[in-house]
Amino acid sequence: MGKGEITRQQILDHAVALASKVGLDGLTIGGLADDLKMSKSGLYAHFQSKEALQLKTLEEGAAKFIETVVKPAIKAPRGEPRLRALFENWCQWPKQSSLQGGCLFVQAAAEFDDFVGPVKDRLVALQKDWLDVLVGAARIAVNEGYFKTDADVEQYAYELYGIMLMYHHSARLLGDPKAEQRARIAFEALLNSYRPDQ
Amino acid sequence: MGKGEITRQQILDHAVALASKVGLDGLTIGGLADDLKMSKSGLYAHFQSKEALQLKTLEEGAAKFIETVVKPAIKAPRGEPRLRALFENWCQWPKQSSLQGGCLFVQAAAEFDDFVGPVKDRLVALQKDWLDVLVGAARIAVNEGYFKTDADVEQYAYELYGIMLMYHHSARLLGDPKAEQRARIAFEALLNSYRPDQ
DNA sequence: GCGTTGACCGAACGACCGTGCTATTTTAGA
DNA sequence: TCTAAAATAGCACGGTCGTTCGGTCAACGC
Repeated sequence: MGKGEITRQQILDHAVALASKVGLDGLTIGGLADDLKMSKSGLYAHFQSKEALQLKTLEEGAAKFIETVVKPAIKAPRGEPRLRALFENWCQWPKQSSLQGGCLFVQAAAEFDDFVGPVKDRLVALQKDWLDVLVGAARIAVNEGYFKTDADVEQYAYELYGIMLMYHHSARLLGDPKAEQRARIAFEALLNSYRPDQ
Repeated sequence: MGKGEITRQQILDHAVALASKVGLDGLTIGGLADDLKMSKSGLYAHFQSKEALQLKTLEEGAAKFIETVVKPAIKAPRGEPRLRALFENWCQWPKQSSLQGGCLFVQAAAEFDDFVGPVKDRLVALQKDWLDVLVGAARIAVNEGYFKTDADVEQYAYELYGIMLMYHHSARLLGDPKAEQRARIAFEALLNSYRPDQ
């Protein structure tokens, strides 16, 4: 791996962290360069446009997310244990050191919902992929008997996502120390409501 | 009311609509002035800074929200009917003509969670006020027997807010046509989980 | 009806943005 | 070690931002 690849990786690492604070659109080449003690043009040369930087940053964030949230959860047993692992890893995700600013995707989601362009398209695709993972895990829970047979697995993913959005909202904007605890309570209630009767 | 007050009101009306698209921070004096066929400086003269414009816009949005969501719901009977009215009005709120861009507060929440300053402070205060309204309505539902006596009313508000955040996220970013329907299903499930046993 | 006040505009400012161009330094292979 | 290539820096551009200032025009009380 040449030197270019290394610095390029350092840039993207920091870009993910910075974008989780200020958003993908709030990312500025100059600010990023200052943080990394590089020149604007030196950094810029690694990407050919800001849009490319945004896309690569998004991709880098998605890779990190899969690595820390999705992949470890797949090792958990199918069904409810895996649902719990997904939830737990998801809760921990915004806390990791490289994301002091909360979740990059939540941040980006609000910024881009009125944009058009490849960055939004990619963001939407990633969000749908993630929802599909949640849906798939819930479907397994149905097949394994943890959820009732007529459970609406997409509704499950929807409600779970809502809990995580409120967790983020409550913890980061409102600074509520109980945010995570409340998310856990909500998750338990969600599981309960999808279990077989009796 | 002098002429100044009238145009000032027109500015704020449009500012709320625009900010619901691009965010409070994404608001630009020039863009606002263009839309209203005014000069930048002419518009600027009504406020003494962009921060003041943001604060007034936030206040205007809050006033509209109270007028269209909170006040009509108070007329509904205490307890579950009022909870339903609050939910229903809340669902309709981002659709009204002056808010083509979705909910101003959801938009602003993501932008300002890492900022410091009076705009964020006011935004947080408004959000807490709104949560308090939801908590109060839930407490009434407890007292009127719609909810079980040991119901955690703050948890109720938390989970309800999560549903609305996901509604917004799903409808605006992902463009899911089922977003509102799913929000309704989630709300019914939420009500059910708080009802007295049997 | 006139004069004062307030509303509004045009132009310009400094700062920062993304983006190119050219030069310089650093890397890596023979 | 020498050299070709890659990586980085310096500088300048056009554009947009918030903000300021001086001037113009219409509104409104006497």
